[in-house]
Amino acid sequence: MQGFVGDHVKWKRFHLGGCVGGWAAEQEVALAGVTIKDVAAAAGVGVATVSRVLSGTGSVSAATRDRVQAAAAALGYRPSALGRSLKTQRTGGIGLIVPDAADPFCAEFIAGVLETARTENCHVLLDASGDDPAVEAEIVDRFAQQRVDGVIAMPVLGDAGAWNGLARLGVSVVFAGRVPEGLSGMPAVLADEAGGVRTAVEYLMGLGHRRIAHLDGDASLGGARERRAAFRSTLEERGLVPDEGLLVRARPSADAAYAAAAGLFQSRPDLTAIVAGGHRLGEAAVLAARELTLRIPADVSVVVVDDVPWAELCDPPLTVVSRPARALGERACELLLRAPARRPGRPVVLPTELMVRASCGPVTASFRPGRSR
Amino acid sequence: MQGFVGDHVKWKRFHLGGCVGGWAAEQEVALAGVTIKDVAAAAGVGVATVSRVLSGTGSVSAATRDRVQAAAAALGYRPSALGRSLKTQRTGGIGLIVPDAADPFCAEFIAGVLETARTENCHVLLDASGDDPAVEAEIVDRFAQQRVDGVIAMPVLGDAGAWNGLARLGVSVVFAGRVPEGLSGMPAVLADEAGGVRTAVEYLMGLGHRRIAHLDGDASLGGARERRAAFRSTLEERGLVPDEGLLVRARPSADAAYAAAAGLFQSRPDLTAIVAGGHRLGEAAVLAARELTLRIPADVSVVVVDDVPWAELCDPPLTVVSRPARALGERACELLLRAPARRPGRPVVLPTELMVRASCGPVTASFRPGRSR
DNA sequence: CGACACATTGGAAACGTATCCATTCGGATC
DNA sequence: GATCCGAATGGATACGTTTCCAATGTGTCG
Repeated sequence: MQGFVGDHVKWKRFHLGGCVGGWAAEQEVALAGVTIKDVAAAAGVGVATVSRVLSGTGSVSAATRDRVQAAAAALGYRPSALGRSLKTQRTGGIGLIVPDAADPFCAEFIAGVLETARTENCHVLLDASGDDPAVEAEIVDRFAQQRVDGVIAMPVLGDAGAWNGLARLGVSVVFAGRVPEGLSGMPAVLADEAGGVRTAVEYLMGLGHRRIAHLDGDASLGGARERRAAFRSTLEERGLVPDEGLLVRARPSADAAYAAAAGLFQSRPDLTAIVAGGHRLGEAAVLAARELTLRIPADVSVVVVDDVPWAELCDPPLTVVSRPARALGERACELLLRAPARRPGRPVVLPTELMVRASCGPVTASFRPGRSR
Repeated sequence: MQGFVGDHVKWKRFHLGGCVGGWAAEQEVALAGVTIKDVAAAAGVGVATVSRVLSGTGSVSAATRDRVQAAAAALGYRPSALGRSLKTQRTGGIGLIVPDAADPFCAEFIAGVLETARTENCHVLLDASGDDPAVEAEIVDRFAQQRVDGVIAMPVLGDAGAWNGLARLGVSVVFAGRVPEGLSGMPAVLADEAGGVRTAVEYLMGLGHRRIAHLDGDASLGGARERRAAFRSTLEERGLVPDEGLLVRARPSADAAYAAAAGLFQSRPDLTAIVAGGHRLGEAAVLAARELTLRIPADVSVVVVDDVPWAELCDPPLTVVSRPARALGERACELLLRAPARRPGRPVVLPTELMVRASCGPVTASFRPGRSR
């Protein structure tokens, strides 16, 4: 690189009208718009050669390689992904759609995707749908225009059209955490919601509970359908008839969750345990119980489906069914990138785990009185 | 659109070797690789006209516009952002760098950025640095290659070079939440850490506390430097001499945080209150206190700088200094997109808020005994 | 010594778009 | 009726890259 500039660089446009004194000493120029042509000119070779050197393909002599690399470094050249992608028809981008980036479950999931994407040399476009199908469709369209190589989504129900369009356009799609009603065939990675609920119910029954409530989301968003079904079948298998008054569904807002939980406790003072689907409903259950001065677990046992980092900070520490959010993200990313072909096989199901802490106890002999007023 | 296909579309490549029977009825074709040229051919106009219609610029007759739009819809045409960006030299992409996407503060921040980006018609590339300068530099480089229009970052200390390189390359940068040591001049949006800590300390002193500990991160990551300074100066202004033994710094891991908190409680049983910087250290303080059977707030008052959704689920509900994570993201995004020019002005500082809950109480007359063993 | 294989290299053509510029055309003004 | 103006339109070019293909040079084998 000694005497390099004088030898090869053609200052066709880096001299920006008159030497501004002093910056000649600055070897690293890095002006905007340094293209492969500039590097080629600087190294005294053709653009094809520069491309070969930088992408490591083809054969180049050692001397040439060095010259090119030196020139690229000196000019601060950064290849434009735009040009490359346009030519190769691959961007290395993966689109990620979540309902809410601030939700702890989603956040952990995102982190998993990012981690795997990094090892696979991909970049991630993130957007949040707010569980609004229209917004989701908008995001899908935007991703399609950006020509992402694939899309990972925790989808909203009901817009099968957009997904099919994406797939037909050649963009592979992987669902995570939940699958829209009509699209069971598509590649997906899910948590074993059913198994988790089953374990939780069996655990509670083992503690002697018989009047167990189930508080979960409405519709089939977020696996609520699976959880509800598993809740019912587990009771039935053990000879209990599900008490419909103990099966409550709440809309996804925080207020609705609290209202549902409080309403449940007040209308059914005889329940001794509750299984809540999702951290939001879990929070609501804990707050409502506290508000009604029900002691956990003395008066009511609580299991939440969805681990959250603060479950052990709660008082008492919450017994939860932990869903592998991070692993979900990792597997979804792997599935997207490694899937040998569009195989319509069964979804990948990741195990959940019952984390026993302190929010469940045996049924107490003493009957607690009904609601005070 | 009636009779449209027969009239104008030239089936030069959509006929894919022999009619596969039946799909001719499917009006929406949407094959991969539908370009502006295909739309032009289908509408019987030139590509320039199609471009004008779709981008809304220039003048086009109503009839032509209709024909073009119909053709685009029929072919399921999605303009390629690659081509457009290459030509216009703008991608509409903004790069977002956070230390950890799963962290609740970061997650809320991300949500803020996404929200504003959506209204500004931008897409967001997200990546996590893990607070590793090398990884961060890698991400910056990747974003630069993707030709993002701007970068928003919660940066790691010590890689001024990468940031300067980015700025010199024409990519504007906005820091959020914290600013690297040597780069105070750059555009940034910060939380008023100092004001928050001051308020917290004054609140505690108003409750009669005098031996107040400060537990925070090491180095200057995440505003710890500002918090520490504010803690000191607030004490001094009120005539107290900061007790160095009560100023503890912990490395960012969860284990280190717990160790630091436990060590503090054990070595200084005389402290009556503690201010923790960041939710992680707040958690650690609560857990350590609980482990050592210190009652909150009877034995020790706790203020955490950093609101977290579960602060009110904790027992007792935590009094915190809430940092406006979401607003931080929104403002950072606005600053990035609306900044009229590279102005080196003062950073934007967003107010924090003391949320009084139940983890602080007056100093009790009874002196609690030293640690039991 | 001729022919052939092989390594090295550069020119040129795409990829899909926006936009400059020239061209055509209808109508209005003088 | 000639001229001019503005609207409408299409061809061509450039954005930055990869890659095919041809051309050159170098070495080996018959």
